[in-house]
Amino acid sequence: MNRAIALVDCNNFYVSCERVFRPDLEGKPVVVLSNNDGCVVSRSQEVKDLGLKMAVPWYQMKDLAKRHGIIALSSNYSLYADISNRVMSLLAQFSPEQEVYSIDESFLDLSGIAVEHAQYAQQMRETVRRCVGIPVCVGVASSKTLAKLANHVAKKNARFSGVCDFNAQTEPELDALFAAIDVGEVWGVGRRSTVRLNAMGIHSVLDLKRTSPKRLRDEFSVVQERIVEELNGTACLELDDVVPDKQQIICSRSFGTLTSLLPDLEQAVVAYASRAAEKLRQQQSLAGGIQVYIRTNPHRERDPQYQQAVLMPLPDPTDDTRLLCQAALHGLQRIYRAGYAYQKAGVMLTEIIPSSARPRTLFDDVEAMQKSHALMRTLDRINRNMGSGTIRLLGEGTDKAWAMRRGNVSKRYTTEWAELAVCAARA
DNA sequence: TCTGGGGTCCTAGGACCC
DNA sequence: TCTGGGGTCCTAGGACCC
Repeated sequence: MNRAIALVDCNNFYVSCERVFRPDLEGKPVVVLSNNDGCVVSRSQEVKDLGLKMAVPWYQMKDLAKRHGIIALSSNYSLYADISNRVMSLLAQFSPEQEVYSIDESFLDLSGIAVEHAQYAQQMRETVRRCVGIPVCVGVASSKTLAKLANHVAKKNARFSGVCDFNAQTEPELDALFAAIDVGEVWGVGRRSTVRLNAMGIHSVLDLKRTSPKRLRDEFSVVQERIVEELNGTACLELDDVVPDKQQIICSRSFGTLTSLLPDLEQAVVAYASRAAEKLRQQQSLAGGIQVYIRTNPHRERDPQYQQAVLMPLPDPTDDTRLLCQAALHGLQRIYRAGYAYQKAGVMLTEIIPSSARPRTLFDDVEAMQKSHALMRTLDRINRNMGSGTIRLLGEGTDKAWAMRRGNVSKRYTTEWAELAVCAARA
């Protein structure tokens, strides 16, 4: 029997999350903005129909928004993460093997499931809609790349009613579909490759499917070679059902207002390093190095530009917020230059290893390590129970002049007691 | 005035070693 | 005057994804 992989993808995920608690937004043009209310990161169908593109800076769209009454919301990631978890656990019931691919997408292996897949996929849609209120589409095919493409077809063509199963179609039928889709829609083919492929005379998905893998490997790399194999139904990419530990953990933000002051940058770096350390402990890992990064605003071309990063190795791999912050601050002092208007800072934890793999040495101060461990565990517990940021290092500061703007953020309906939705269920 | 954040994988090229 | 070759490891940067 043919392999059958489903890709379930939530429609306009962030917008759909907002609509769960604001049914009045249904049918209206809505966008969700990135941090600092910078760019459009999620658009309702009404907005897509207006031709507004993804990732466009919001300030450039304000006129259009006014004309069409577009409602703009700041992003509320704790809400989206929580809803995502609910969607993913519902989907898990439909297959023994699930890969949660992103906040709004999941692969499911349907190979051994002896039911009609299109109908089964409709059940998934109904279940998620009924239990969580999120609309999803499903693509089914014999490889991950094809499943992504099938999902794309399901989303774009109303006649599929939200589900498209390539395995149920004949080769000529598929080729007809593929001939009508731009090669840039294929998973893994980005803007750069699209230009180069077009120059080679490859414009549609069908063109790509019919190109020799060898030729693509020579012109590009193994990545593109695999894509062609996958388009032809040879699965090269396995389903990853265990979530691998992160190899790097990044925390970075643009500031609400530019700053040239070292104390502001120090506060930001302490805050970001603290957050990164928290994520590190969540996956029970240690970091062997921390990189610090600052930059001015590259879009303000006439301003003097500066950007610098430095990697600070840690003598011993650690997950202790204090040590990581200390190293980060030393790094910051090294790269900071006065006289620039900084727009962004960030930290990146690298050389990450599982806590259990920490090398022991003769010089281990066991008592200090136990103390550190206990302190960090307490810190995490309190912040988890009482709300993120309840306990933090003083170095983060209390005024946070640099903090980001979020003009129109919705409540944390599902993760904060004080903001709990009283009645979220719909008739 | 206002342009996101967090990740992965692959390759090329330099350093280094024998 | 003539100045090797091959392997490995590491890093930076590109491309892509959501």
